Amino acid sequence: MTTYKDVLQMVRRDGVRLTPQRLLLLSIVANGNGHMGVDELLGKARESYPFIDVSTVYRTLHLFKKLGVVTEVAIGDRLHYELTDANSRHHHMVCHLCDNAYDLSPRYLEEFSQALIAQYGFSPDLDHFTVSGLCSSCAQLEDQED
Amino acid sequence: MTTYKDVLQMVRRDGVRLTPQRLLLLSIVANGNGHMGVDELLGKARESYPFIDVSTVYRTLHLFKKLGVVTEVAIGDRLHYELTDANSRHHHMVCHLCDNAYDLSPRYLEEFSQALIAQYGFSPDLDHFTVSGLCSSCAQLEDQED
DNA sequence: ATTGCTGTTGCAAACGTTTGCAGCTAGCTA
DNA sequence: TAGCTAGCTGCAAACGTTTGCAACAGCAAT
Repeated sequence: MTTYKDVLQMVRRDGVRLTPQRLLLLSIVANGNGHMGVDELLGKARESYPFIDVSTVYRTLHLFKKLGVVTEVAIGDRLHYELTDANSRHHHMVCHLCDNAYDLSPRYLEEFSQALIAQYGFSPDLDHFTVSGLCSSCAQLEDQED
Repeated sequence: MTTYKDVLQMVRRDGVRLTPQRLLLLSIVANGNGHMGVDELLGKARESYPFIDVSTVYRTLHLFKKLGVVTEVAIGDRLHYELTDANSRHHHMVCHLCDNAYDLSPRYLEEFSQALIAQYGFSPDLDHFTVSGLCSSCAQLEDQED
């Protein structure tokens, strides 16, 4: 588990400043369970500090992403964010019907990734890897309708 | 190769109408080589019919996609479209540096796809599958800089 | 504590995309 | 051929996201 202090150190690199807005957003992402959308983040942030702007939220999330503090997850056609968990790295499967995101162990991507490198010299960026498809619950519901 | 007539039949299903705008866009996608962005499509369309609106282009592309006439490719953070080629189905690898899209044979996805179904009951939607990463040319350029 | 430099903020305007709506038209029906 | 109706279009306004800019503030040096 990444500690709060670790994260603060990550943020402070290269002259990046620890502003109240960034600390606030960081605590919201850290305390929320699972990935959160931008409007959700903005809403929660405004409970503590009503003057915060949407653009600040977007800029902060992009910064956190670049620093590796948060991970981006594409849900539907919108991006969500969650705290990066260094010890249990995983990817996501997002159902295009119910928009639920399921964790996917990196194990299943190893072979695929190696094949691409060997065959095409193309190194997939697995940090931002998401598979969309149909989850088992939605598949069952679809079956029942027929 | 899908013939022009086949496509017209595909479009005509379910009371969907063949309007001049749709025929125009279809011919542009069919004659352009490779995937095209929305602004590119709009520009070319306006050469023949200057009154066409952006929203018509978007709506038409979404329709064509639903009908299986075109395939969506995510390039950078924008969507591109190409004629669906039923006989040589393939996916894409997009380089996040040069934004080039490379064809990826479905062969490499088979095993990965099977594993997801077996393990999680999750059926990946491979029709819209794109891997982002670093292509070999950009990797070489990066090496030279160090 | 004060200063100064540089990174950051909120605002407003712009971007690309989507949507509601009134008028238009493709294509069926007679 | 003319008329009908459901589907389509262009317009304009809205959405979510990004960007330029002037004012502000973190933080290192004094």
